[in-house]
Amino acid sequence: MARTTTKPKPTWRRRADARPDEILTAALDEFIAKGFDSARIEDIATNAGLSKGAVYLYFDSKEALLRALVEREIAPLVGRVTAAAEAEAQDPKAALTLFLGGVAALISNPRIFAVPRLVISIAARFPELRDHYRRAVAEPGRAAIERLIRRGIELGQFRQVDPVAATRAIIGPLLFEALWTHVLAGESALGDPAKFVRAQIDVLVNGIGASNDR
Amino acid sequence: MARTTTKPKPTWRRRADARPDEILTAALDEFIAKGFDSARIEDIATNAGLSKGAVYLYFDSKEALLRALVEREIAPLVGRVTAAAEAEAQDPKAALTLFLGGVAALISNPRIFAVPRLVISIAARFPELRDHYRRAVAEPGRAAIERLIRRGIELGQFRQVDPVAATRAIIGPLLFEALWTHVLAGESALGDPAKFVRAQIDVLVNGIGASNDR
Amino acid sequence: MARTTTKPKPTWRRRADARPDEILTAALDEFIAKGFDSARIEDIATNAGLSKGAVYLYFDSKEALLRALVEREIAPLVGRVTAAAEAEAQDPKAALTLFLGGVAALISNPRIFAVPRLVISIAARFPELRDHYRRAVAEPGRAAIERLIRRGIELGQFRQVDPVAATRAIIGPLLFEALWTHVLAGESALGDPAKFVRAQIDVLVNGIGASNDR
Amino acid sequence: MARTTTKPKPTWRRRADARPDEILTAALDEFIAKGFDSARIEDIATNAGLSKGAVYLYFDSKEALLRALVEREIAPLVGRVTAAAEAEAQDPKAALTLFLGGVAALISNPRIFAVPRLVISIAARFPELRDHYRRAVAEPGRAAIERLIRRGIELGQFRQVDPVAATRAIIGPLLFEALWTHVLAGESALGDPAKFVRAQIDVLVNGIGASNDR
DNA sequence: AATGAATGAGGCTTCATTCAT
DNA sequence: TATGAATGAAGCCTCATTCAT
Repeated sequence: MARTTTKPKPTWRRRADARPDEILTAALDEFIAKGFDSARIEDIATNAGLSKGAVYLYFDSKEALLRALVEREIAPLVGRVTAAAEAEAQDPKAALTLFLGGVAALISNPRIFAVPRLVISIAARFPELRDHYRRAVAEPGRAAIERLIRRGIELGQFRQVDPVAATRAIIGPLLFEALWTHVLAGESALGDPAKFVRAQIDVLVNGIGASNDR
Repeated sequence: MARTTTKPKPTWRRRADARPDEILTAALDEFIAKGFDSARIEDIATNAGLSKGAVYLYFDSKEALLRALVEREIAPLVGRVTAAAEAEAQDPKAALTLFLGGVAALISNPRIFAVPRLVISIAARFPELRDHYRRAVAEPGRAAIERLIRRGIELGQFRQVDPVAATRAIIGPLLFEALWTHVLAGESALGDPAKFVRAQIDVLVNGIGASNDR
Repeated sequence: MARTTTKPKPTWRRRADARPDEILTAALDEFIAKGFDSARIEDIATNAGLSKGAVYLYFDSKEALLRALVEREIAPLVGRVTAAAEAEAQDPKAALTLFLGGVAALISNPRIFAVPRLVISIAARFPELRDHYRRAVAEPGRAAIERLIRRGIELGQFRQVDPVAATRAIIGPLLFEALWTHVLAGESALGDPAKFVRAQIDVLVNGIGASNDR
Repeated sequence: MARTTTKPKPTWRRRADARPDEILTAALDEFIAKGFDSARIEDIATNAGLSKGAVYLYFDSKEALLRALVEREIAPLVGRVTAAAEAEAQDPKAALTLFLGGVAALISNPRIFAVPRLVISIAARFPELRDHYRRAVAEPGRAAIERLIRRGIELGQFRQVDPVAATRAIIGPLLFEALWTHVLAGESALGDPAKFVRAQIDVLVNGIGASNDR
């Protein structure tokens, strides 16, 4: 894909290699504003500064635009965030904080959460895209957290909890927050991400039960 | 669910009052199978046993069908589940178990989770419907849980946690499970709902931290 | 054209059953005027007195229109003409005259020859349609002539000629005339069909060789 | 066919003058494979070894390509074949055999018959091209045959037949054979051209009638 | 209460052609 | 001479919605 063939000359060439990204940016804008179905290729093209037909020089179809969006906008993030969490291998609790903070930051960005949101919207109609998203984004993310939990248990930082349930308890609240804010247009609690992370970590690590309940 | 089919009465009656429910059932089927946009009114009508035009005798538009679906299929559930949880007012922990179990049961039913899923899909395009869903379903549900948490704190069953974070910690995992299963077509962990609830409650109440971390 | 299926009531019903034929007529008009590719569904619809979309209530696609045209306009003619020729079973020479006259009459009608012409035009792109035409129209026609020749030989009316070559000698001139006139817009020799048939039969039956050549 | 590729000269030459022929060859290939409308200029260019835009350095439009094809591929053949027939001026019957054989050979070549076939396909849309073909190819060919017939009559080799009908009787079978084979994808009788010519000449010269019918 | 024929806006996609480099 | 990015007209087809019967 990386059309960085700008070996020849600086700006001489009709900056064709910048096009795909410009189009994707415009596509994301439209998808966010209108949803996948109501977004019009022509509007995307106009916002990207070209004509309808030009979009098809870079992407085969509307669906291909969405696929590319997943590929180039989200997939890289998975690696970045899980790598960060994994780096703190000897201190799972710290890694957890790192992870929650990282994802919270991403999720609070409407342009980023928009892609998962789109995937949810069209999952039924584009099973292939849905499966790709699950394999390339969701499953690796989930697995990274689960590993983190298991390591924490081994190291004695965490109790002998069910790793699957614990993983859900970590990711779920982030999902809830994102859907509440970006989908339902509800008031976000993410105004102060640091506070969000602290409060969620407290609940997560210490539980909500009164101490004598233990 | 509650199909008020007028079976009791003789067959000569036109069962006119059963029509709307039959149409909604058919609509939900189509929406589940194809998504809101790809579902065709004509198919819905056929599956409901009437003609395209007749649908418009009962519902003003495609959007109205979805609105009615929220209204008649989901909204009642909110009351039912929160009421159940509220009944156990003196034992918030038990209420929590009740709530999680109830919602887990609902959510494992694809026909029921389909509606929230649809709302997610079209939220951007139908802000009014989205707002209605938030006000009639999401917000009441969330508020009920938050109340439950606050009461638990007052009663000394729960720690002095952030009620908002705790609420997210309760609902989030359910959301995660539902999306994972019904949207991403991933493997569900809900095979045994009782086990799911137990594990999740354990994590939630006791936290994942090792006891000496407290 | 005149679908007289008006059994139910006079003009009461939105004459839906007359539609297909009206559309086909309009389609043929457009196809003749513009060719298959340049003909626009919308123009066909307008000429048939309905809207673009209505055409699709009766025909699945543009190709389907052409298919139906072959089916309803041409296929029946094959039977009619070959049957006429076959009726004169005891006098192959008379049958030949009958056949040539019948086909000459059909071919001189631009609306009728238009369909074979269309088939020629799109044969490469719609092999299925082409094959259907060959099997349903061309081959039966050719076979009928060949039978006629063989019978003539048996009856002693015709020489021991190659039936295949003779068949080509009968159909070829008709084809030539039709293409010349309707495709190349050349001057027709068909001004007087009777004369055309007489002259062609003379050449065909007696050959062009001087008698002493025999 | 006759690709005048400038192989002899060193490779450093741009062989600019060979380009048009290369393009036409590629164009014919595509036209044969896809038909005029479905053939894409870009594919033609690629097959000719240059870029889309370069085609327009040599030809003004897609239609011009077809025009040039008629001009350079077919028109010359007319002269060649009719000249051959004319050379045998003193023996019209021999000339006829020569002509039929020559045309049969040409026609059995799909790359050659493809052009008339294309003309048939687009005649309605490009009247100018159609007229040019008629004047430059069809009419001269037809006239040559008619002259041949008249001369044969004068020389006493042929009967006093209608020259127009006789001409149709000569060309028609060739047309039939070509259409049957190349357009309808039917089984060809041209496996053995010599036999084809012989049989057709027999029918043509001697007629199909039994001798006592004369 | 019901039908289903009809409408017509709307969108995706294709591709001949142009033109800056 | 040559490129290939870009244009934009054009057409097929879908489908929610209407309405005469």
